[in-house]
Order: sequence, then structure tokens, then C-alpha cells
Amino acid sequence: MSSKLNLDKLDLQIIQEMMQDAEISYADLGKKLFVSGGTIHVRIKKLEELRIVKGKRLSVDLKSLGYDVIAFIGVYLEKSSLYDSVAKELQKIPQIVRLNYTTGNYSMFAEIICKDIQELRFVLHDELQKIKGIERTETFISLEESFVRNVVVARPE
Amino acid sequence: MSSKLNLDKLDLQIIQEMMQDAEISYADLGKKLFVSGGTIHVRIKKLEELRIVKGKRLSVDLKSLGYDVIAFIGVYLEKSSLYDSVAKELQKIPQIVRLNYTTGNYSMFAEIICKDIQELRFVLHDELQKIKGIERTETFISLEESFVRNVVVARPE
DNA sequence: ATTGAAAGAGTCTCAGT
DNA sequence: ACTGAGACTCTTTCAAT
Repeated sequence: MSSKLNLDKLDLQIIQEMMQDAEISYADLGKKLFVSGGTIHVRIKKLEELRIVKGKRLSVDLKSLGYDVIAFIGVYLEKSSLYDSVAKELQKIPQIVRLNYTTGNYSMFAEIICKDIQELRFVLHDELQKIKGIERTETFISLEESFVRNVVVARPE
Repeated sequence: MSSKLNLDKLDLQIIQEMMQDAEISYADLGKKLFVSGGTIHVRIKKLEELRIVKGKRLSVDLKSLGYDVIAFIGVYLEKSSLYDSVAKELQKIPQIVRLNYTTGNYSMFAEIICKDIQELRFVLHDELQKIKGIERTETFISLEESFVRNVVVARPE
């Protein structure tokens, strides 16, 4: 998209703070970063126009909604040229929430979220096996998510 | 945390809509779901009290901030009992943004975000190799992120 | 539980610096 | 560019249903 961006320390500090809590008011964030609320507002508008900030998302505890199973799937393709067609098929499966084309052992790497092991089994056995071009898959079920966090774009003051 | 929750269709629809765009106003979301803004407000407060909704996060385009490298790391441990101590060491590395304890080939599965390949090399070679208990690692560099999305908690109307 | 309206808080705009 | 204040919009509360 864009190669050379003119972002200063303040821009990065705003992003850093709001990646953790997007609900802080401009006035409060201004106090924290020693500028006025108006300045925060101008900067955020600039970041949105540059499409660096893409909006706000609700953070939801999936476990309490009954989604108990997270797993990662390494996919071996018969030919790597089949990537696009297989990606298209995988996108049709709503339980698959992320797909990356990767170097190394696997051709593709997917993440899947299911309500239970039965649902995971159904997707792996009944849905994935039907897709033409997948040679085989390896599944890694997450027993525990140790942490998830954002990258650090600005050091604290 | 909680096992039996009494969430109805409206609760799930609110979560579904706001997972995609948390900036919609209560009045507008109410119109979309055929209830008043006041009802949306009461439901969201309930979901926050139940800790199902955990707040809002800024969605940021990391690529335009110069973070060009996403990679996945499969970690083999010398003994699986070393999980906790290795997890603690990995958490000290800011480039590692996610860690899961998994079944299958690897004992742990990490995700790492770096500015460039040099930074990835530094973390893999200089930082990971120093951690006691890691037997070896396998790295999968993402060449392309095909999609990232949320799980579907409620079907559209 | 849901509604609609009033009170309070936050966002957005703009003239001045 | 940044500030502060006024206009506007949204959140929050609450009495009525």
C-alpha cells in the first residue's frame, strides 16, 4: 500500500494506547500524552484516512460463548499451484478463521475455532477431505492459550 | 469461567454485528435488529458484566507500520514439563504475540511479528536458542495472509 | 424486558494562536 | 500544528409500560 509514511512518536503512542483500549476518550488520552483532545482527534482522523487505523472491533470471550476448541492445521498440497483454488474452498468453511500461505513444511497454515471436538472432527474429516488438491493435513489442538497480545509499536513514555 | 449462559438470539446478533464494526451507534444497531437503542444498551451492559464482551480494540494495518513479516514457530521441548518455564521466557520476547500449548508434533506453537527478516533471524537465532528446554524449532514464514475473520456466532437475519 | 425522553459525556468543527 | 470552546451526536439513566 504505502511505503514511506511520516508518523511521529505521538501517532505511534496513540496507536499503542488504543490497541489495548479503544474506549479511552480523546480528552483522557490527550492528558496521558500531554496534548489536547483536539490534537488526538486530528491525529486519529489522519491515521484513519491513511488506512493505518481500520476501525474498532469488539473483544469477545469465545470460551464463554461455547467455543472451546482452537486448533491449527498444517496443509500439504499436491501442487503448490493449487493454492488459490484450495484457499477459496477453505474460505467457505466458517469455522476456519485464518489462512496463511507459508514457507517450510506445510504449504498453508489454517486456524480453526469450533464448539467441540465433534465439530472439529466433522470439519477435518468430512469437509477438508473433500477438497481437491489437499494431499494431507496435520492438526495441532490448542490445550491452552498462554497469551495473545499486540505488537509493540511505541515504547511507554 | 461460566458454563450455562442465558443468551438469546438478540445478544448473539449484537455480538455478531459489533465484532465486525464496534463503532455503530446503539440507535443504528437497534434499527438493524428491530429494537430500541435503550435495549441495545441494556444488553451490552449485561454482556460486559458477564465478561463475555471484554472491550474494544483498535484494528491496525501492521503492514503499513512496517511490520512485514508474520511467521509461525513450532517448538519441540526437551521435556513437556518445561512448558511453564519456556512460556515465561517466550513472553519476554515482545515480537512473539501469541503462544499456545498444543497436541501433535510440536509442544508449543508461537506466532511472531517482525519488521523484517533480519529481525526474525535475530529472534530465532539469538533469543530462542538461549532458552533452556527448547530442543529445536521449525519456522513457517507467511508469504501471504489469505484471510482473517471472526467466528460466526449468529446467522444473519 | 422494552421504550422514549432528558441529562450527561464524548466527538467534531473552527477561529485564534 | 496545537488549543479551547461551542455545536452536535451518542451514551446513560430512569419513569412508565
